[in-house]
Amino acid sequence: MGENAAETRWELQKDRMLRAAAQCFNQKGYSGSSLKDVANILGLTDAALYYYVKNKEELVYLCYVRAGEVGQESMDRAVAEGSCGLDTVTRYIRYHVEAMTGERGPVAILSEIPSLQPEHREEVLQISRDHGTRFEALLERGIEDGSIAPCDVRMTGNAIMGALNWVPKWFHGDADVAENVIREFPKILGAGLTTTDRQQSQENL
Amino acid sequence: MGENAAETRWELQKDRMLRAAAQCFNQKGYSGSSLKDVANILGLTDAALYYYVKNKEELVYLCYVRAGEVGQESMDRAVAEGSCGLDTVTRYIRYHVEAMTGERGPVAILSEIPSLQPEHREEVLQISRDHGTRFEALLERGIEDGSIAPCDVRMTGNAIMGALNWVPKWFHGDADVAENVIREFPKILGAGLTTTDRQQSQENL
Amino acid sequence: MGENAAETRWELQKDRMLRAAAQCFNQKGYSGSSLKDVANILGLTDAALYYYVKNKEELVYLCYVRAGEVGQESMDRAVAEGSCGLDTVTRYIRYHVEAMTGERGPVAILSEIPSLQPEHREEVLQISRDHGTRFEALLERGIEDGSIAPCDVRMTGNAIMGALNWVPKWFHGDADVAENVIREFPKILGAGLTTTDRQQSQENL
Amino acid sequence: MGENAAETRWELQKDRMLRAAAQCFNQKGYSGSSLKDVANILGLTDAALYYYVKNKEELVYLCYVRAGEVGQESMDRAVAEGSCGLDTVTRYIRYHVEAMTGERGPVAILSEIPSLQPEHREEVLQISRDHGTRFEALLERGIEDGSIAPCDVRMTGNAIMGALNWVPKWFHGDADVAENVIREFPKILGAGLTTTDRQQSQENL
DNA sequence: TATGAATGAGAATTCATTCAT
DNA sequence: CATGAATGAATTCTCATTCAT
Repeated sequence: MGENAAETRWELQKDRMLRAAAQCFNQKGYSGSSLKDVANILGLTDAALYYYVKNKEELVYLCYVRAGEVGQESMDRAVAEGSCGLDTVTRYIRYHVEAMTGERGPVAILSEIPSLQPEHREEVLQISRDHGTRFEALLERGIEDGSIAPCDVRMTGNAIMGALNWVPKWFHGDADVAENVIREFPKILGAGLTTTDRQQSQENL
Repeated sequence: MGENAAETRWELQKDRMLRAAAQCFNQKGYSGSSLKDVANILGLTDAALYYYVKNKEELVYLCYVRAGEVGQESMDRAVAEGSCGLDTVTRYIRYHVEAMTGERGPVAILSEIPSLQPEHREEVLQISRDHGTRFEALLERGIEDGSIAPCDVRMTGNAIMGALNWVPKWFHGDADVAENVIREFPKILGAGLTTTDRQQSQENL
Repeated sequence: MGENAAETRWELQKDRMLRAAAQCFNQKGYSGSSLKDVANILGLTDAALYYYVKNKEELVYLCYVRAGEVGQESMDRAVAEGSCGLDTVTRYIRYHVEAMTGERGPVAILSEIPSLQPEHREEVLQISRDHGTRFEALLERGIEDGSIAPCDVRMTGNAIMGALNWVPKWFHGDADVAENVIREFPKILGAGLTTTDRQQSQENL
Repeated sequence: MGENAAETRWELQKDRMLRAAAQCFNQKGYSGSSLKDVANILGLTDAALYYYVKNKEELVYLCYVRAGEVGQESMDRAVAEGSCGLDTVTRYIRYHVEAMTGERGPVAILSEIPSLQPEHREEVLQISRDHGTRFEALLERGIEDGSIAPCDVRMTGNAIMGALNWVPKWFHGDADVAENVIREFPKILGAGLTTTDRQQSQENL
């Protein structure tokens, strides 16, 4: 204890590093970002990064783990505070967007998974799958309690997660825009879940 | 019936190449994919690709242009066949998903834009912006004709385009899954647009 | 006989090719010139050159052999027509410059010898050495017959041959310039050979 | 006494590199020399060269700039120490040959200029042209002060510069040979300038 | 004869990584 | 802690060369 209670300088620096890395990776991809790119943001040389991390692969891995944590936190908080299924889903969307566009961001988009080492890849995929499963469970709960209209939960999950995952692609830190996303995304994405008149759109086929 | 009457062998090969490249790029990113990866899919050596393309950058560029064309085609067809604004949006979603998961696919996800040459980057960004603008115009038309509930068109556009852009990340060619996406995505994403009870989700804040 | 008496089309084309090659090689060096460069001048594709030559190395080799022939011809003619040693040297310079800047040109500068195959390299070096030796013999003859002042023939040869070899570096086909070189070079280079007051320049040391 | 007071290790290494490169380029040409060739001389890997230079083109460019500096230094010293025009020219020849065959050598021959980047090419050509112009001015001064016989300065310059430029082609570091060139070249090349009996060689036409 | 299409070898270049300082 | 200097592996790209047509 002790060195863990108070965040050591090392841990603070490492967290700064993960954020810088996430920023690079989101913009130019994992392979497209050099360690020098990441180091430049921090005002260091690339060699210095090895003090915090074993290699580049570990850097992405940690970014992805961190992204998973952020997602879980949003989910946990939504589950803890949400009333019905729909409310929980909507809260999750809000909390997650808040986290991504706020001080916890930038958060790495799960991409270029094949570049990870087998063990890391498996772990990250598991986290991702679990997250998806938990989200689908939320949807099912909503369908059961009647707050969400019956639907293909797998596809609905894919659609909502896609919209969320895409946020870091176009959000670049503007505070006004952040406010908009936080306000609108839960509305927009939540709206589609209650509707019972879905058959209408079907008729257009 | 083919979109090009005089398809030379060269053009056919080049198109095969663009598809193979899109597949690689979607999975491992631009920088993460080597020309050898792309060539292997085609049963060629990497050097052979230079017979069709000046360099790797031109390869992504053409993938992105092609992606833009596919998007425009979906949009054009939707506009031509759609009745009200909502119907047009829904059709666009369906046609676009159909194209991406069907024989025109795989379609490259717009990613790692910074890797493009300045001129190509500008052109691709313009195409992308135009596409977004056109989509938002569709939403506005729907709001005017009453088929779509008033909303923040910018954010709604971002949400829907994000969900669509994310499809190639998890869709890997399974025909059954393709059927599901084509059926469900227009429903799910279209549903949220009609709802007038959006204020409900607002109350949860 | 027959096919040899009258220049066949093949031989004419081959000669055009050697000229085109010499032009490229003089400008961009052997390794710096691609077969495509040479072929472009002739309005052919690179593959077509293999009809006339076994490979690129043979192409330079033949250029060098041709350069040797042109040099020998100038030398032969000078020896045949020259009176004293000085006159022969001066004539050699004139005839050689005439050939290089005239219809026999461009003539390849002997350069990048290490790139030749061992046998070819040896042969070309031999031709070159023989040429140098013959030139030095000319100088010695001039010293003997009194038309040339005693001097270090090796170094004098190096100086004159250097001046001549450098011509293709700055001569690019302008007829007026050609006239000038042909008129001036024999004068300038020949002048230094007669002078008996060389000790003067020595005094400046 | 070194021309640079604060020679860092980096600068020393870079200078060694330029010398090694000049040696390679003179022997096998720019395109004919691989970075590995240059690196081998230094006992390094090719990748290490990129620590000192952005790319291969910059390497030649710097070699050429260095060659220009060496030429200028010889010229400056000759102008500073020379008496009449002829004496200055003769000194220039001596000093330049001394530099090329001495510790400042090897000096890169200006060759394969087309391989340079446009801006570098222009700069190098300018340096080269300026050098030529300065040399011709020297000749004119000599004609004016009567130490040099009237002549076509352009062609005379071409002849002398050609003889000098060719030196690195056949000089490979032998000290005895160096002594000879330094002693003979100023004599041989200077001798032709004083002669007034040039019309004699004219008669041979 | 000449071209289209492809290959394989080599070259330049980048980059993660190491290690002495 | 961090950097300077270097390496080795991988990648892009060029080019001589081949061969069927």
